[in-house]
Amino acid sequence: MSDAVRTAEKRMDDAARAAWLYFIGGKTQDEIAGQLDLSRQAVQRLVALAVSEKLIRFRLDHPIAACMELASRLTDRFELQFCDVIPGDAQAPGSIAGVAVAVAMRLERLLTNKAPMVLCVGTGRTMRTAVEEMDTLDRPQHKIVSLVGNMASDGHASPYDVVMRLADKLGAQRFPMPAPVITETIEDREALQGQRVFTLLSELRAQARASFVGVGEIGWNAPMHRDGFMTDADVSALAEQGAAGEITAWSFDAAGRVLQGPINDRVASLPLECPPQRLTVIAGSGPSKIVPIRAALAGHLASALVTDEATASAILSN
Amino acid sequence: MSDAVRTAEKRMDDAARAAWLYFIGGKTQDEIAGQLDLSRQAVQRLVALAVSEKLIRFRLDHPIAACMELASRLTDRFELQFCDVIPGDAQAPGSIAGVAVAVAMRLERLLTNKAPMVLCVGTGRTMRTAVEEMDTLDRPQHKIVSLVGNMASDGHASPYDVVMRLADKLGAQRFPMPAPVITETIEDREALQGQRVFTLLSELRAQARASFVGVGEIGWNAPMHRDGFMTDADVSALAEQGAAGEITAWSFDAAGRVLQGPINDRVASLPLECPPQRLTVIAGSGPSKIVPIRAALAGHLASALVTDEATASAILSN
DNA sequence: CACTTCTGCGAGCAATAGCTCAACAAAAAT
DNA sequence: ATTTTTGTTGAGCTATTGCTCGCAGAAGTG
Repeated sequence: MSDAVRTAEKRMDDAARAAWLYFIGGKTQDEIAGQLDLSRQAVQRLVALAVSEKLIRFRLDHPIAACMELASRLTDRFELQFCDVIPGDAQAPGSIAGVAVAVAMRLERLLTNKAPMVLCVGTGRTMRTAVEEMDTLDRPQHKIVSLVGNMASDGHASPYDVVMRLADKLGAQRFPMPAPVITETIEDREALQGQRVFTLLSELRAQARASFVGVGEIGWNAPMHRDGFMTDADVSALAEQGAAGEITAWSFDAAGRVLQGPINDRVASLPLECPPQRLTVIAGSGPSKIVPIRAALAGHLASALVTDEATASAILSN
Repeated sequence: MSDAVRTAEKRMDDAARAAWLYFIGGKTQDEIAGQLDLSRQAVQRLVALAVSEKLIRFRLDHPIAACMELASRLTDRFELQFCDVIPGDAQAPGSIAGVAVAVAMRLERLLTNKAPMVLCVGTGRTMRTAVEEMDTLDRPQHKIVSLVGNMASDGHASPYDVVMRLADKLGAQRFPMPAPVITETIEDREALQGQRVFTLLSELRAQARASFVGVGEIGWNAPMHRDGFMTDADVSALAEQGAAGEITAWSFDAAGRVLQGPINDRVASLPLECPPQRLTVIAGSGPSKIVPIRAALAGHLASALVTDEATASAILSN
């Protein structure tokens, strides 16, 4: 055995000793320095070494641990500003309740701020439930802006009227989008977007602090289809193009690239920002959301995620 | 489930989250506070809670870990100033080399000090080897004092001449004890102790910074007997009285009480200090030392211990 | 319903840990 | 043998953490 190796081993022994005394023995570095007859700095270096060499390991005995781990990996992998992973609820697997509460908490935290703020919202079951979970809060200074219409082209409205409900909770100013989600024709869309209100919404969005949106899958029985925003033909055409999901009706492929084509050409929602110019939170959980969320994150269509444990795990295991 | 329990659970969740971010995520408490929207102090309390509730556990992946654990338990149990536990050496089990090196390091550390110092030493194989392991060090200002004679009553000397060897290493002043370990009669001992040199040794010991001694078992083939310091009759008598071990020839029982009786009445060594008035290190390892060391520690005959992993473990499992 | 008790909070401050830098020493290269 | 390089050290400084205290709201009590 070489002398260098011996020295290195001795160093590791000392590092292990120092780390033991520090973390397990709960002593200060000064005390350890006295005990091992080293300078305090030497002890600090040994402790740092033990940590960086993984001699000392931290283990968290709590269900939250797995969630934190997943959240951390998602944040790193997709460069997110934050990621909330809700522990899988044994009582109600597949329920969106947990995720909705987490979104509600994020909304409350943000909106508690007294400085006037513009907040954009999408639609969907998760967003709607999240708003219901929120406490009422008196914030008339805020502005709630819809990123997406809530009518089908036949004029009937989706029940997920997120802007209005959220603005009600706050007593805030509301800016719904008086338009279908997807128009009948490209001309219809162009006509709509020529209107004053669209310019206003666009300007408001530019000032917005954050956007909170759901994420949907593309397929039969997907919300977009079930609620009549998309026809059977639309769904088929999108599937053909490799659509992996949609946010505020904008369909994108598995890499998160917004699709070019006859359906997106008729989407009246405010355009997706890629990369996001402000905090952009997507929320969703369940097996059907795995592919859409993964795609949206891969394409940097969002800068934050709220989901549950099972979904988070599945998103990472591709 | 009561509301109080829910709140407590929520608190633990938060504590777990904070602890995860702090220890595993490596973030500062300030960053965590921002992320969880709490004050820094709240985060510090949560982290402390997680530690105190053992939500977060530290594990050291290194052979030293077991030694540190044993050392810590011994230090607590017997109120020691320090305890060095040397990792069990798979190559040389039962060897005293490791322990001797550790004692040598302790001696070097202490004696490196430039301020003049008095150091008392006992005898024995471990002490002798320890001194051999030491580097030479120029410290003529120190004084090395023997706690024990090194002659049998027939006049032949033990080969473990620790004082002289140690003083040689240091160029230090030496104060051997010119006497048998155990005298023939009580009168002999009294005569010896009336001599000027005994008073001097006593005074020196009173000024000593530390004592380093070995610990011996009582029985046939024990060093005291093999080297002729004790007769067969002495050993039998001591065994009868429940002797569990000896330090500088003073025999004590399993509770560490120094025995009263015809053998200790003839011991010429300086008396044991109980409780020790200075750092008093006992060193030893091996199956035969388990009982003597345990007894010595139980009776607070020493304030520090150097031993090996197997012996430490055995001392604790009684 | 008023009052007391108690828990938990944040501010401020003291203690502890981490970082940077200049100096030095050992190893490598010339 | 001398110079260069590389790595290690402790001092000094800054950032981070932990502790104490007074206060405020919740819980309990007469």
